[in-house]
Amino acid sequence: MAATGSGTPKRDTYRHGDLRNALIEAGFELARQGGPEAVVLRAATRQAGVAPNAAYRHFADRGALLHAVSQAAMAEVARTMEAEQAALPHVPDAAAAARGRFRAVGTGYLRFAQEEPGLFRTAFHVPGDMTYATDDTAAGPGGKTPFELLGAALDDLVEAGLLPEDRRPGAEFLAWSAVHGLAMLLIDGPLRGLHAAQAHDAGHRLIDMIERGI
Amino acid sequence: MAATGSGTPKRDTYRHGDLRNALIEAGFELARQGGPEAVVLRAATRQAGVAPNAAYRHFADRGALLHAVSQAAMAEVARTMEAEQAALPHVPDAAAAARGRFRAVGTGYLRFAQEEPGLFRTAFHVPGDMTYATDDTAAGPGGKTPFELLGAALDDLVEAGLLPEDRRPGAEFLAWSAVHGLAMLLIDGPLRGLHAAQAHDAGHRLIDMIERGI
DNA sequence: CCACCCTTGTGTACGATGTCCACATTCGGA
DNA sequence: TCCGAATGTGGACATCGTACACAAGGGTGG
Repeated sequence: MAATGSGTPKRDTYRHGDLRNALIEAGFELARQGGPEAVVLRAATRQAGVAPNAAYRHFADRGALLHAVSQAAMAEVARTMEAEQAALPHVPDAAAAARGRFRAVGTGYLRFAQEEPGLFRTAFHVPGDMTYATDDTAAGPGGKTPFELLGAALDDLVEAGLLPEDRRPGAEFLAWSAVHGLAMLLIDGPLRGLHAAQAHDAGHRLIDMIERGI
Repeated sequence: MAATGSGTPKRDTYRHGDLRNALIEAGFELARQGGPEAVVLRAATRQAGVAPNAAYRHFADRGALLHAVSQAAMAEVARTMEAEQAALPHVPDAAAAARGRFRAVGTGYLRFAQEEPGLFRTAFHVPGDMTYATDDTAAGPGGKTPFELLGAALDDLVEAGLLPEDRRPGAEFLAWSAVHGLAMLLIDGPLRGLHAAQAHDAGHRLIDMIERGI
């Protein structure tokens, strides 16, 4: 008999070799199209060509697997933010540069939400999982998590004199709140179905609000 | 044999009489402690003292029941907002009054999120359900949904001269984004566990940002 | 007043999921 | 080489959503 229908055909060795990561990867793909609810333990093991229970050798339960996938998704968000910052045109003015990096954090976040709603929801919709927003496992290539990227951008803003120092403490919560809320509106809410350009405009306007009000 | 353990004892009539509403109410309680995932069809029918399949005479599927519960939860949010506005001390200045009503929309929303996280998440976490944010079924005693309450408050702000007219269109999305985002932080995120007073402060600061930036 | 029929609730059943337990296989070190 | 700790397997169970066939009962036309 050949392969067992879906997914990767059965491996030849009894041991898998890297099951933990294989499960996370499989869960990641499930999350991409379907969000957190779609991260089904049995489906992931199926994809890895392994019995359902094998997962319990690497994760305490479904929640633990979902958590790992969530962290991977957050890392992907960080990657997108960094890319957005890296794509910024070089400007000589330090203040303008700091401002650009700050805005890029927001636009990267929003772009990811619209391009990968499933992963986005997995990264941030999981109840209680945002507590781990500073875990290394959620960091991007630069070693920073989305939250830390935002914090760094705000620090730059202060250093550039664009944000009064006494307004800095807790500012990440204000900024994050606004951007995250808009992301939800774009994914599940009344703003769903906006074209990329329109969404970009909405993001622009929202970040304007933040800059003015923070 | 006596009652069947959990929930309301068996009814005496074959017909239930008002099963639809009984199911919504049962689902509402499930949602209160456990959020949307806790709205389990079989649990609701159990509570109503009815066979699982009876639910299908009133709802197409679990999703339809959840939707109804979600709308009920939104109505509860509207009720809280209205109460917050009603509790406002009377001020003679029309502009100050408009400003107070606007802020009350936000604080009511945030208070509800913290006091009833399960219902809050049910009202707004359900993917795609926020499209129905203007359905009558989600309205409070005053006949307005949370979204509509926000819109009215913004209109008042314009009328009072506190918000430039050209900034009005789409402003509800900006304001809602910020407040909703903070609510998520308070429920599931790093700000979870804040005391009511601290949360109130955070809300105060966030609404300041909105007022300045909108 | 009564027989019929449409609505509402029941019973049984199926596939899927998360998870528990006992057992099998394999790898790495003593 | 042998043995124990890791790692996978198999089978079982409770729970869930839901489909299908049937039963009960209330409203309505005759």
